[in-house]
Parts: sequence; C-alpha cells; structure tokens
Amino acid sequence: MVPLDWMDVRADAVADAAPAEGGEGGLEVEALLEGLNEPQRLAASHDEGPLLILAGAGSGKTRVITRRIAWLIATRRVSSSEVLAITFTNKAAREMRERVEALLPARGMWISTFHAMCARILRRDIEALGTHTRGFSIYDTHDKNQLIKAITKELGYDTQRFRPAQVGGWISDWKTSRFNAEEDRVEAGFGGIEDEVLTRVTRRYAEKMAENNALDFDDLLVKTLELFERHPGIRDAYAHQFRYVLVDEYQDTNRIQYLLTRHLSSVHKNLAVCGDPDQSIYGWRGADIRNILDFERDFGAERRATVVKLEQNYRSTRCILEAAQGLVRHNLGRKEKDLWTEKENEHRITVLNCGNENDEANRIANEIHALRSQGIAPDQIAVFYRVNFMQRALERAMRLTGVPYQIVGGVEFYQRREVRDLIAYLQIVGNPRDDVACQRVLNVPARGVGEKSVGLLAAWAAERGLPLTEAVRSPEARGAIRGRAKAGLAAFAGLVERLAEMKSLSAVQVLDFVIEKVDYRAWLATGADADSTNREENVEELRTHAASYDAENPEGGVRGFLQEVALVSDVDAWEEEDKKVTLMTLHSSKGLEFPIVFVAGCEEELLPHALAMMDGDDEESGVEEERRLMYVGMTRAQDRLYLTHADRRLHFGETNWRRPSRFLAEIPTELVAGHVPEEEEEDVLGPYEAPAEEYALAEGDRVEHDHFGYGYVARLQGSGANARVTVDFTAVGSKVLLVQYANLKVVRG
DNA sequence: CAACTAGGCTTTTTT
DNA sequence: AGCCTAGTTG
Repeated sequence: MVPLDWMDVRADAVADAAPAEGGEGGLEVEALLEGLNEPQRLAASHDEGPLLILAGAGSGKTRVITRRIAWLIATRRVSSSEVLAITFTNKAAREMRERVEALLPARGMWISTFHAMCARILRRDIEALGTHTRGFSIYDTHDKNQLIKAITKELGYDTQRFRPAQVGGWISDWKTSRFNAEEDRVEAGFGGIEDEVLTRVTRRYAEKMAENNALDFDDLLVKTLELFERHPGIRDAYAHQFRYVLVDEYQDTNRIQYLLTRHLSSVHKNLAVCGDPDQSIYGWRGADIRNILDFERDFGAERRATVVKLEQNYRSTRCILEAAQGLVRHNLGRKEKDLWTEKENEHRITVLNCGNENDEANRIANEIHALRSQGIAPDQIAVFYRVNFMQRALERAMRLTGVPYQIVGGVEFYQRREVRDLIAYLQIVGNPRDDVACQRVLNVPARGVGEKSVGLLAAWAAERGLPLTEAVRSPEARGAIRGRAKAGLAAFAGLVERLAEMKSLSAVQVLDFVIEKVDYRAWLATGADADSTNREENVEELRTHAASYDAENPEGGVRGFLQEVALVSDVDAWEEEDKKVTLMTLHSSKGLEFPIVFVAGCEEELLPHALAMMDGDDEESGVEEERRLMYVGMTRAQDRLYLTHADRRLHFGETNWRRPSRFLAEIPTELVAGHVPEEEEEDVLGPYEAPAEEYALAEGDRVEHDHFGYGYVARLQGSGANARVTVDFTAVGSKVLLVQYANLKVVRG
C-alpha cells in the first residue's frame, strides 16, 4: 500500500495542468494521450457506453487503462472516487494506482481486486444481511479446509475418503453454480453418498461460518452479490458512485464477478472491460471465457458496445510472437487476432532436450551463467513451470551454481506453521468468535491441553451456541477439566482476556505482546525441527511485515492487517528490484514480462497436465486451456525464449519416462533452433514404452546374485543412484540392495 | 491423558 | 513440508 502523503509529491508536469474547462482537448489533455497508437488512443479516450478492449499479449494494455483513468478524471470532471478499476492481483492494483498518480493528483480511486473490493464493501455493509458483523474473519483455503475436516468428522464420515480439499472444491462449485445461467448449472448430483456428504457438510459449513463470523474467498463475492440483490438501496448507492467502471483480465472472471460487474455499472453504464480470450487460464476455478466472448451481447443491448482491438505487440520479437501464435492457433473456435510487432528477430527459440529434471535445471542454470557473462542481469531472466514441485530441482541447481534467484509462491510464507500460529492469535483479537483460530492456538505453545480437553470445551460451547473463546473464559466450562490441562487452560484464558482488550492496538503491538507473553521464540527453539532458526527468521519477517503495514496504514489496525494478509497473492510479494532470477508458475506469470524466459517441463502430462485432460467430460477444452497457459508463458518473453523438456522426471520417489509436449510440435519449426522433437506416433493408449535396459528389473523377476544366489524381486524403490531393490533369496532370505552395485542378472523363463 | 517420534503419504494451477 | 497414524514415554 502506498502512504497517502506520497500522492501530492508525485504530481508532474502533466498533473500541474489543471483539468481543462469543459474537458475539451486542450494541450494538457493531449499530453495524456501522447505516445499512444490509434486504437490505444481510442480506448483511452472512449467516453460513455460499454467498451470492450481486446488486448493481445504485450499490446500496452496497462498503459491504456492508466491513461484512460487519468483522461476521465482530467476531461470528464469525474472525481477520482467515482472511478472503479478491478485488477487481477493486488500488485497490479498498486502499480496502476501509482501510474495514474504519476499522471495527475488523484485521491480515493477504487483500484483493487474483486476480492479486496468485496471485503471493503462488506466491512461497511455486511450487517444488512444479518449473518455476520463487520469484524468478520476472512478464511483462506487452509482455514476453510480445517473447518470442513472438523465437520466431516463430526458428521461421521471418513476424512480420508472425503478429503477436505475435495469437499471444499465441491462446496465452492456449488456456491458458484447457484448463480450460473440456468442452462449450465453444475449438476452437483454425484448420486449416493457423495451427494449426502456434500449436502450435509455444506449446510453445516454455512452454519459454522456464520457462527464463527467468517467468510471464505467465495463468500466475499457471493455475500456482496446477495447484498446487492437483497438491498437494492445499497446496490444503487455504489452504482451511483461509480460513474466509470473498468475490469481488467476480464477473460478470467467468473459468473459471480460478472454479475457484480453488472450491478456496479447498472446506473451509469460506463463499463470498460479489457482482456484476451487467448489468455484465459482460470477455467478450473470457475472463470468463464464466455464473459468476454459475449460482452457485446450482454452489455451492448441499450447502447452498442465499442470494440477496440489492440494488436500491435510492443514486447516480443517477431519470432517469439509467431511461435506463440502458431501454437495458440491450434485451439478451435477462437477469434483470430492479428498480433504484429516491429521488433525484429535476433534469436530463434531454443528447445532443450534434457536427461532428467536435474539435468534440465543444470542446463538452465548454465545457460543463465552464459547469459550473465554476456552482460545480462539476473533480474532480466525468469524461469516458469507448470507445477510447484518442479521448483525444487531448479532451486537446487541455482543454489549449487551460484545463480541468485527468488521464488514467487510455492511454499508460501503465510502457510508456514509459525506464521499461521501467530496470525491465529491476531484473528482472535480481530474476531473472538473465530473458533478455527482459537482451536489452532489453544495448545500452541503446548499447555497440556490435549484433544480430550478441547473436546469437552467444544461440547460445552456447542450446547450453548457460544464461541470457543467464551468456553475458555468460563470457569464453569473449565470446571470439568483437571490436571495439567487445568493450569494450561487458566493461562490461556488469561491471555484471551487480554487479547479481547487489544482491538484498537496496531498489528505489531499485538504481535509483540503475543510473542512475548507465550514465549513463542523459546517454544520454537525447543522444536526438534532442524530448521527452527528458519522459523525464527519467519517470525521476524512477520513482525517486519506487520510493522510496515502499521506505518503505511495508521488506521488499519489488527483487522486491516489480517485482511491484507488474507488477500495477498504470490505475485504481490514479488520484488522486481532484486537482482535475481525469478522462478514462478506459469499461472503467476500472467501480466508480467521478462527479456529472457525459460519454460521448463514442456512434456506431455505436465504441460498439458494429465489432470487437466481428464477433468470433466470435455478433454479437448482442458487441453486448450493448457495451450493458452503455454501461450501466456511464451508471450512473457521480450527477446529470448527457451523451452525445455526432460526424458525422465522424478516425482514422489518414482522416475517416470516423459514425452515432449505436443505443444512443442505445434510451434512452426523454422522458428526453433536446437533440437526439434519429432512428432510422436499415435499411441494415445497405453503407457509410454521405456527403453528396456532402464526397466531391467521388475517385481516378480527371478534374479541371480554373485554371492546370494537365486531369488525373486519383491520390491523396487527410488531411482538412479538411489534405486533399491528388495530380493527374496532362496538361500539367505530377504535383502535390500542398491541396484547399481548389486549386479543382478535376470533369469528369464 | 498428553507429548513426542518415526515413517508413510501426498501436490495442478490460486484469489 | 506438513499431515496422519501408530507406538512409546512421562
């Protein structure tokens, strides 16, 4: 967040020119459109009515949006608080705000993600719904899963069979689908037990969320929509306020976001959306590409929608652009775009075929070294991958070869146990009804309060419909508990009493109180964890975060901090200034650009991902989204693009044979330097046949050993140098041997 | 009854 | 890395 007092300092030459009278194009206004090409200028200076900006990759979209906001404020006598702009990440929101403020002084613009906007609206108006108070907690996926697990257990179902994450996914689909168009309502009907679990858990989940005064990510959107539907007065107040509404990355909005957009723009009907159907990559979480495809029909009924296509790419070389286009053209039923660039080719695309994941990582690291010796700074380079686990091999190679790197996302800071513990204490301050938070830290650090005691307290609270913190504070509830737990609970109760009085303190003040009071550092030090120092560092980092939040948001307090923490995304934490190579998932790379890009793991079953292809009934649409994902990754590159794939990859202690991605074969060959994989013959069915010598051993094989004689292979584990085999020898019984030294001979027949 | 340990299992992508 | 389970110890 930007401190408020920066704003006035930032005004530059353009800003100094006050908005022209009547808004008609004086020199100053012209300056706001300076340097834009014709379609960009059209989009930036479009006045009233619906506007669809089809913005190809790298076509200067952000620039158009920021200029547009500035132009509206400068010429249309729009005050900054009448502009609503929705971005995909908080980072994008922050940047957009800064860039507008660099053009003119503007205060109080609503620029945020959908989720942050909804949180802000609900903080003000949620009490109209009668289920929550303004101090509500925001549950992230982890909190949500904890609650679902508890409920699933409570209802007597097996949490192994009905995994919290899976049930959570069902609930999410169900909530979202309630608002979908009549014709494509998700058939929640699995039939049988699944249906029963879904129905019962969903109902109980909604009850508990209300009791806990908590909202999950879906709820933020859904409750805001409910608020607008049930209280038109509230809806109209916002709709009147926002004279101009702008939604970025519109191709990735879901049905609820679409309906929210409708409501918010319903009075002035000045809605501009911006996006690229070829970059729609969030279908799996409910995003509906039809939102952008149907925009003209949806919003153009009263007043014809203006459509602007931004087709000049300012980012990539012709080679990169053509390769990416060549790839995405394999998607059927897409609107053809004619992206072009003036940047001529310097390098062709490099495809690297590697042995295994470590070889791949090393070759990427070596290439980075070579690039650095040509004077390219590490922060000009990014490595993308499809799944987070791939980060490990890459990270290892970077570390071993001394490449400075930073990882975006992956093992998230806010997911770390120590961080979550401390956040949970803050959540109790922000919302004493938060049972999930209370339960988490009831016995952290260990106070002798085990499962049994917690069960007694929870039962007492449930009978009376009271939150857990009340049970903790009640001498009556504690009366049934004896022994070590009694003293521990008394201590925790004292702590809860103190926390209840800390609502108005700053985040770091509460944090410091808790850390000191429970002696959290000492508790960490007793942990058997080898990396307890690492945990201590994370505690320090959390303190730093809290302190800087407090400094920048003096009014925010504990709740403000919690809200920010709940809604941060991976990319939000990314620091561009660092002189480091960036490692991130393809999904996180959306909206970014780098001179040099590596896309690792261009293999079948990884990109396209195996699960994307079996999800639902429509395999091809899964593949198409994966193709778009690859397209997004490729179009991040400005000058050079490397695509790598490995023949073998280690996953879950198993080495699998890999085939190069079909997407590699879809890139026009003349654009590629290095090894071009030949298109594989059709063998869609059946696993890829591995070269025989690598599978020399199989379970059940009869083998001969120099010393132990004959036996049968009972088990194979690991791979490469670590591959081990368990053999039941006739003479000496069962032995575990390292394959590479055992020198076993297979006896066939 | 609570605390701790070892070992097995698991991960598509994320606001 | 974390969660779960089983088994042990205090």
